Amino acid sequence: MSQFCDIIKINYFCLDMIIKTKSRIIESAIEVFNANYSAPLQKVADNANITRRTLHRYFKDRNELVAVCEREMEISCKKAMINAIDSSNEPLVQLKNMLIAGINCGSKYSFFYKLHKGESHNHNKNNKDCADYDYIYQNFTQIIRDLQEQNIISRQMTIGWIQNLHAGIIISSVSSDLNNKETKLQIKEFAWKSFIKGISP
Amino acid sequence: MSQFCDIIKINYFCLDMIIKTKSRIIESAIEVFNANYSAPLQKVADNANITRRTLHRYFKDRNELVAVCEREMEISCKKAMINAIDSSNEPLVQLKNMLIAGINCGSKYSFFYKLHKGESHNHNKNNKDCADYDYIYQNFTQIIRDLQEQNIISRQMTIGWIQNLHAGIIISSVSSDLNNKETKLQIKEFAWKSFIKGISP
DNA sequence: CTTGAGTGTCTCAATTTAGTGACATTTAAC
DNA sequence: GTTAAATGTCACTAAATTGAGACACTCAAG
Repeated sequence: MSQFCDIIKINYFCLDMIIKTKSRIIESAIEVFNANYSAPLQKVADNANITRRTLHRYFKDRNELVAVCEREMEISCKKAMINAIDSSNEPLVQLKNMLIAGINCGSKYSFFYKLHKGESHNHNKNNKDCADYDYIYQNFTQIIRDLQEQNIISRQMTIGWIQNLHAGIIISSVSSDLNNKETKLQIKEFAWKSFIKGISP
Repeated sequence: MSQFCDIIKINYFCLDMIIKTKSRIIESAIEVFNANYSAPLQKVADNANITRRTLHRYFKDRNELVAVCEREMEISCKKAMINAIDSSNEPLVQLKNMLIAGINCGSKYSFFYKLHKGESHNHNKNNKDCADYDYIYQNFTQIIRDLQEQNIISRQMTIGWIQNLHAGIIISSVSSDLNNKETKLQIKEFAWKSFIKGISP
């Protein structure tokens, strides 16, 4: 039995290491590919502080890495957005939390949004990812409509523009994190203020 | 003499063709590289509706193409921004025109901004491009300060954030052009409204 | 201090991308 | 329809990137 436990322990240890390195590679890859989709894998490896050889031990090839990154982005962005939606019944609170959630997701959200909005992406309702994206978007739309009826948001602005602004402010907040003096908390406050005032009547 | 005129004519014709194709390649490259900095030249060629062979007739190698793209961006973005600044003495008008100018520059401005703000870019005052960028930024800063004193813009927000928002709204307006129903004119109106309200006190 | 999983180093073959030469095709001007 | 410049097609080499094998090194657990 003790031997069995050892195996378990070792396996847990190994699993832990694997997940640790593997997820570091994924996070790194999302960052790098978000900034430069065709960046060489060496850059991903450098960014993750491992060698390219190690990267190839975890991922069969570039396609697999990209696919796993997309999965990771889909899962964590959706989760964050759905949490934000579920966080309240108040549309204004929901909207704010969706913005904050996007900023917290960082380059994951930037990449996620680009993927679903990009020219090369052909949207397909039968694709689960697209369906989930639509679900979030429908919620977003409903929140905006509610707030427009309450006269908290301008009725002149289209949903398309508001969504565009929402994502645009998230993306620029994320990239600003790197080179500005403002704290992350300050950025989030500014982002929310600018967004909600920007679409007010 | 008639022969001489012929040569002139032919040369003008050739020059015209060369500029036409060359500038089409440059515009195409700016678009493609803005979306994906390491994209293969085949994509640039496809986007410009020429073959890769023709592209290589105009540009010695990738580095030269990239350098020319940067030159083009520097020149036309600066020109557009300086025109906007010179367009009026009213800070509010100047600010609006800078936003519109950015949107009109399209992916040129997106790329231009990324270049000067990117992590890899080490800013150097002795570099003319950086100096020119600083000049525009100083003007922008002065305009914001003026409007803050007039209480038209929130004094709580930092210049850094306001600049970030300005560029962010331009960039998302540019990328939204492609897949939304709104007309370009509408987008510009929305962009300006969202921006100025977003930074109001 | 041995063991083994994870990682690094060095190496090499396969694939993709970059760049060029030779020649055919298009195009507008004459 | 001839001409000359611009572009396209095809073929090729060079360079960069990718992916994997073989073996050494590290480091924590026993």
